[in-house]
Amino acid sequence: MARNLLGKYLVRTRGNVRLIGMIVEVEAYRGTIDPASHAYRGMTQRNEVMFRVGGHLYVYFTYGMHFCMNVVTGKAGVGEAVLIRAIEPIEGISIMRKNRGFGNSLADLVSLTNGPAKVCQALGISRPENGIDLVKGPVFIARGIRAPRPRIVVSTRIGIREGTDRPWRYYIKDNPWVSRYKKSPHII
DNA sequence: CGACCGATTGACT
DNA sequence: GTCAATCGGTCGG
Repeated sequence: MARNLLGKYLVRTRGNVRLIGMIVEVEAYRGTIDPASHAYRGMTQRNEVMFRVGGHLYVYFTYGMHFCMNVVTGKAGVGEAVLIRAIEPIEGISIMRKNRGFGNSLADLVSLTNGPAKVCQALGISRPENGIDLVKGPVFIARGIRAPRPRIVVSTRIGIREGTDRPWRYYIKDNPWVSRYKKSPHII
């Protein structure tokens, strides 16, 4: 599911505004079998959305100041989700820039959305969006048209202490918005 | 309760 | 490369 989300459009609507980014980097988090997952120790008030049936949006608050968003992918009660780590801006770039507190310089286009908390800030996603139904909106996934068969790179995940051996990070090769590169990726 | 710390970022050496 | 910011979730006593 993580791999399949690469190249898809992440769409966020708010009133008449539509913001779109192509998903270029993701990580899979696999419930109670994955020590790096918020769901590892079972359901709590915080991670409850992760345990819902696939198709919901799990948004969490971290480091006292950031939000990150996940697409819930498992059956009800399982606790699996895919973290959206980076998107390539497609539509609504000036609004994303404003949401990120940027000026109008084009130089910052990459840093607009090359990280999971940056994606949430650019798309205006925080607490109220936790638990959103991705079929109903106002956040949803659409088929991309920009990268028909993106070359996918696999690596280990970023910013975690446990589960670092598991190759569950996926990104589109050479895409400028990928958040960061690691030593031994594997191309599939 | 109190202590610890994080699926990060931005500023700085 | 290092490190502080900042605060809610989680866990031990």
